[in-house]
Amino acid sequence: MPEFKTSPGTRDILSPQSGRWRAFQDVFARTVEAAGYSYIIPPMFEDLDVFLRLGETTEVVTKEMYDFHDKGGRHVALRPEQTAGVCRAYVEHQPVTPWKVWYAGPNFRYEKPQQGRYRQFDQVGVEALGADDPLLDAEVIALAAKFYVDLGLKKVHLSVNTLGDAGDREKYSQILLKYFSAHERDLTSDSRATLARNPLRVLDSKREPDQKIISGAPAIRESISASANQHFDDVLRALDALNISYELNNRLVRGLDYYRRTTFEFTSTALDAAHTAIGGGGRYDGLVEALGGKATPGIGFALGLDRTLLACDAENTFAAPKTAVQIFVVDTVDGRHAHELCHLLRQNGVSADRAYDLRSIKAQMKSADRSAASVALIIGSDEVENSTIMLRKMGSGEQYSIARKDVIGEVLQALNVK
RNA sequence: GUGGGCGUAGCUCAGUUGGUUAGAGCGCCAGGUUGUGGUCCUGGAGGUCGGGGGUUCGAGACCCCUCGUCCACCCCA
Repeated sequence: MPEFKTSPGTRDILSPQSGRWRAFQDVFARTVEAAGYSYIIPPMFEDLDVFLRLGETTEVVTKEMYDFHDKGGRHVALRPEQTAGVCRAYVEHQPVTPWKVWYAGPNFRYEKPQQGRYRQFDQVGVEALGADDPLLDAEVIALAAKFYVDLGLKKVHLSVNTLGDAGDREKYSQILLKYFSAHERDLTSDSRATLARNPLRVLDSKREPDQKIISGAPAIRESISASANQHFDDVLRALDALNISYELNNRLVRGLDYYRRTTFEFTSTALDAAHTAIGGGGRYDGLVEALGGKATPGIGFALGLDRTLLACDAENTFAAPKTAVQIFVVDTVDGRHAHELCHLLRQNGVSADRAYDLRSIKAQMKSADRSAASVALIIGSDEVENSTIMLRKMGSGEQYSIARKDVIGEVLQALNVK
């Protein structure tokens, strides 16, 4: 038993999974940069207050934050998500609008870990600030949908809803409070506690006894402003125009309290556990203002790497990329030939690896096989004596002797032929 | 945070009602082949049975605590 293990909710991502993570981020970058989003790298920790602006009833903030005092006495927190940091950056740098950015990286939440739920978890996402256009809402949603397609996912389900403007949200909260209070006796005790804190979140309950009452709850669209309704209709029409299928879900609330108007969530129907939500987002008009900036509309989404990859597993798509070096050098004389040859090959743009500690030729050949190199260069005493190299094609087993001085040309030729 | 299942080699797991030096497959290393991998054969290394305490003549098996993991709730990605 090793003395040290990773902390709960954290883990080492090793190859080949690590290569898959990188490929995931590469695909994402390609997808969103093709739509004009630029890369932003916000810090992993910020002033605690930055995150507190996400909302007092947001559990992510109130219960799950990794906050601490640094040596200078500053009260800071590891970011639980990245939208707040991006909005803070927007206020700090005042970029020209619309400001469209994307990010990738780890976030931290102190939760009880489960599969698909970690204390350090990676997300990729985009934020678009400074435009109120419903077509932008649709673009952001379309981008996420396209990314899933790019990964090869088919069983992805999109739910959309609107939460109305800030005032609407509050008004609807009151309506819900009144409604649920009237049925309080039939609600689970958990839901009663939630009701006191944040009536909207009761809609999210998965507990069986609550379902009947929830299904009878008044819908939000009946209590939101005409302009918010219009905005939402425009978003839906824009999605229709792009042939993006969605389901209207008037109970889709989402956990971050900053959402206004358009909200959406992607779930994987290939997953059956509690972690089917693989991504989501929405408008957060008001967040920039809460962070001390001028009132600025914003919209974005975030996707969880782990869960999306879990969905990929379930659909048997987006496998980890195969890694292979082109050449493996086997040296049974003293290792220096392999040392120098590898260097020479690498200088010429050919990837090369070798074995160490002068192991037997059999062991070195085994390493060559494992490296997935298509060509092995073998150097023994005969080759050294004649200034030659044995070039072996690993696939066919065909091999021939080449002059050492011609090695680069011969290798390139062998690799081209494959 | 609440409730429950599970923790045996690097990995996947077996271990009869508690009974000698704890097993298999895969992987790893070496040999068979004194210059050749992917197949095959043989051998080897690798385990304080998650940790601590207890019951017992005797615990991997039973009890308690603890840690980890998984599941549900919560929350969310």
